[in-house]
Amino acid sequence: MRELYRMHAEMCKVFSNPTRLEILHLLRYDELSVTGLIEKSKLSQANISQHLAIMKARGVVVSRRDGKNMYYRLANPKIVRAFDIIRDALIEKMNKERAVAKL
Amino acid sequence: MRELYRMHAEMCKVFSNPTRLEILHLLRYDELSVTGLIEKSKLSQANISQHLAIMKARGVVVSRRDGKNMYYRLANPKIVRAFDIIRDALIEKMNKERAVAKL
DNA sequence: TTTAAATATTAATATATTCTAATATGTTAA
DNA sequence: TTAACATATTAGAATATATTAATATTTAAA
Repeated sequence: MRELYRMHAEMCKVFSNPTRLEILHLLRYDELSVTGLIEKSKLSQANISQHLAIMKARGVVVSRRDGKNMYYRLANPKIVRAFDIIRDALIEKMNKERAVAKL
Repeated sequence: MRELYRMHAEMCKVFSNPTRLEILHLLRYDELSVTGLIEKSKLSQANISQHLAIMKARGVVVSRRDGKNMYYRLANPKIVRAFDIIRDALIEKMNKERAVAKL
């Protein structure tokens, strides 16, 4: 049981970094090559590669090679749903805080 | 935009620690006092208090005092949904890995 | 078969997180 | 108003993470 929480936490660590969230968002609808990610994000090549390696090791993305390029995509569409739910909760929280601030 | 990813990541950090996941799971159906959490988890009082403080600061749990006790509960039911989706993705991944191992 | 392009890895530094132990604060009852 | 119970906070050591710069690897084309 505690082992499951450990693994669950390991998986969630992937989502606990803004750079990785940005990459995941870019992969939301379709696969992209590393070059594509560099272009769309303006992050450094090394940094993107490192984050992709982390996400691949955790099984959150998968890759395929096509010639010189490596294409990455989400391993499981549920990732998008979790992403959206947490973002919704965040936005609800901000709206609530804004409403309180107005009192 | 990048600010939103930063806040989203901050919120996800809450879920990236096994102790906090355990606490969240205990709060899944109902509020609990710190003492209740200590009894059900066997974690140290200081550690639970610290994690509760982190989760409260991030708006993931809310608290109310009743006499000497502080009761904590989830701030938003969506948290449970996100928790479950990620756990499902994790279990699917493990099943897939097990299937591959059997080949 | 060398070169260039695409991607991955390594090393090093800076920063963040976690836990434990000790101590402080707040609340009620004697 | 003091004792005791419940919870919170602080400090410090150990570990983990993120970023940048430099270098290595892989692939395809010249």
